[in-house]
Amino acid sequence: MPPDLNLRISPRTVQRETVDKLRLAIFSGLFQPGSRLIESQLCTQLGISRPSLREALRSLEAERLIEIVPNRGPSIPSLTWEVATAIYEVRELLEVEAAGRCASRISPEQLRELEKSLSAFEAAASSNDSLAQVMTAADFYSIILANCGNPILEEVHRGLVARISFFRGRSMSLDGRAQSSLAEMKEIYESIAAGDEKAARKASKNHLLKAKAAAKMSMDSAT
Amino acid sequence: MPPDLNLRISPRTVQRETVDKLRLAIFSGLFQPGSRLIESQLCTQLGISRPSLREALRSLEAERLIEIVPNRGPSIPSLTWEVATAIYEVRELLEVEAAGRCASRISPEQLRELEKSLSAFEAAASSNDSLAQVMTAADFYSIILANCGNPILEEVHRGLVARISFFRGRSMSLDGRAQSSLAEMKEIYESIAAGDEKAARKASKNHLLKAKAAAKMSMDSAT
DNA sequence: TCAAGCGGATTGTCTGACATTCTTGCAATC
DNA sequence: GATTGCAAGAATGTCAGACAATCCGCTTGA
Repeated sequence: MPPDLNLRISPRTVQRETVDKLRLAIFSGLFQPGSRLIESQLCTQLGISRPSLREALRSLEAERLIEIVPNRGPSIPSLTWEVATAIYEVRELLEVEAAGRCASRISPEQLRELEKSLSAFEAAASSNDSLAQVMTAADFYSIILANCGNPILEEVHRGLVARISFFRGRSMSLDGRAQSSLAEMKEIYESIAAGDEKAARKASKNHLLKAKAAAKMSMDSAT
Repeated sequence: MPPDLNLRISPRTVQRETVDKLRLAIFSGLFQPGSRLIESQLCTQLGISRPSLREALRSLEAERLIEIVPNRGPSIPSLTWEVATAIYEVRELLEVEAAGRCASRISPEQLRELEKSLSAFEAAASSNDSLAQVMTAADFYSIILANCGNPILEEVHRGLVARISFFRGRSMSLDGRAQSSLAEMKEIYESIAAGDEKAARKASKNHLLKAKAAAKMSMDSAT
């Protein structure tokens, strides 16, 4: 038996369930940035007790998905463009590296998975479902990150993407953004499929820069 | 008045105090890797209630400083060399970038601070106090990260360094490691002082590779 | 020797409580 | 009219205690 095959199943505790639910709620923009979360309200809405909720909130705080100010309670942080830029810059570092590594080490099966997710995004891009677009695009990148050979890279990246997920939907719904995004992603896929590390890095960088520009446009138009 | 000057003072709550105390305890190696933490014991030791402790534990779990398996409770994760390698690789990405940016944008006052921290490390390197060595070296790098112009880079880096702080002390106490580390750090400082971005990146990369090799040696000799 | 079963220990979760702090609206003052 | 001060209500920080579910180690029996 492989020594490190972790067969332990994780029972779903109330705490974890709550974290997942709240995280999803934040992703989907259910809470407005800057708005405060009232513990008692969340408790009744989620049907859990206050200690369980507070544990979940501490987890989300550490993920930087919410802020907790002593004696004021939890709230959704409002993302400034300054912070968003910083996140995009670090994402660039990580994604470019991941795409490069992925190109030289992805397995054939995983490559097929990558192609599938690209097709899924293509389908979503033709529709007007911006949530589906964001989800499938996230799938595409998570496959790349999962095959870069560095779990930490993947983990850190996931944490960063989570924090800007809120307005990825916004930028994706810009006119034509989904289509150009598709073209960029296709280029990334082709490079990886060809095993061309350098091209993969370049394509990945290009994609991120465009995404960042689109995000800036959508943010400017929002204010 | 500057719009984003955050004047709000943060009262020290039991939760935060507990997180800090436990984090420090983990850094200093008070808990053995793999050992389990018993809630009731910690409560009496820290003089706090179980809900407060559990909130603190959730924070530390999200920082990956502890693991919490349902129905088994919290424990100190044992760092495999595989994970450590992955962390070093991502650290390299971040630190090299930070050093490069820092070289072209650090202010004169901060440069003096950097020099001071280098002197502090020099003093520590001559002693045999490996804890002081680790602390002063961490100061040196935190100044660089704080002046790279990207707060996210700094934040992510801090999270990663925290996870390997445990055996940075080990590798620093290797014969001659502190002295060669000093030489490498001096080179980084010189490059930054000269505003030479390229040299700063190179020196930073070199330092990290050496540190990684030293860490591997200490880890191999430990097992 | 090995398997089954039992009991103590530990965690997951809830209820309820209370002091402290914040917010908000209103009254009083300049 | 604007600002200050205050008081009531709401929300949070923290604790104590309780109980079921689960895990771990040990004994017992085959």
